Amino acid sequence: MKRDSRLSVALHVLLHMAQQDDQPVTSEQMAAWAMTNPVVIRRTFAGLREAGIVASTKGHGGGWRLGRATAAISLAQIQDALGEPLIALGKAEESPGCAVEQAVNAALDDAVAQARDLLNRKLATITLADLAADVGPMRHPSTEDQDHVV
Amino acid sequence: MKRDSRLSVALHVLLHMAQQDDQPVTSEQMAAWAMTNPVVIRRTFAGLREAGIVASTKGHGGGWRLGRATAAISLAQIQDALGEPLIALGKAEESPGCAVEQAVNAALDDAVAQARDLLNRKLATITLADLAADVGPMRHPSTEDQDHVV
DNA sequence: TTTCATGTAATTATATTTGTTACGTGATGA
DNA sequence: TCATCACGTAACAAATATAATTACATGAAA
Repeated sequence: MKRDSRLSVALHVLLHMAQQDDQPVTSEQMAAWAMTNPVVIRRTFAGLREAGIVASTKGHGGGWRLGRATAAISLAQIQDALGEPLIALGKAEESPGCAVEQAVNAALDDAVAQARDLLNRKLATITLADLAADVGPMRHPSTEDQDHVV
Repeated sequence: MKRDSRLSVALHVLLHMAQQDDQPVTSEQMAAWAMTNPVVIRRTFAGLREAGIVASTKGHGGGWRLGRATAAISLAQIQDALGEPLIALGKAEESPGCAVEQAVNAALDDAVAQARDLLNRKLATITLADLAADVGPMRHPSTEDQDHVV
């Protein structure tokens, strides 16, 4: 693992979920898709649940399913729900009173804010349905998992 | 410490250097400005030296100075010389053969590339001279350091 | 009431970044 | 010449951040 990869993990799993005919999938299944741990999935998807992007049910036969149609879920919403900056400028939090530092931060903040806005607008135009279409003609294996190489 | 803060550290130090009337400053002095270690400075500035943004001389009376006028040094050049992405998308390098993963990466790469381009263009328009102007009327203490609170 | 699956806290592991120590090289000046 | 200064780097240690794991409580279904 390296950087914060929650967004791509979430997208990956969500797209797989979109193929599941609204059948609930367990965090264990989802973890297999993302090659990670079930707890990591539950943790990552907690934010998505709060945002209504997914819903989860406990107990026997429980699991996770999409909260609304794939066409109504944008990448921007997902990113938001994850609480991820995606564009993170590492500023050196050094001397709060230094005028030089303030000028540096102001300039960088401004430039980064614009880039971040552009990215957000771009992500807002892409839905899960769009991505699903890009994946190409996917089968709908009733419940079986294609062992991760779909 | 947190994220990769080399860019803001470099900018901070470079601006201080711009006030030094082309007098060489030692890495120890620079480290004091950035509240870090001289070796960290020498390491960080190695890339800037290769890019001609700064020059260093060894031996007695040696040190670092700007390689060209502040108006000829853009933030984009500095970022480049540091070899820093600044916008890093943490993609989960999982299953290379997974069509879902490929679709996800393609979509994100495209969006991120545009944001990165915008940021680069923005940074290319800002020079050290611009930032120095933003700092406001700065004194020119012959050789003395203002103990970091300029 | 047994089993399944989520919800979370706590802990451990791993990777990245930064800080430190050590020593070599070149340049200056007494 | 030689002592000193300052860079150039490798090697190592420390701090941080992220992810993985363990453990257990809660709720739902069979």
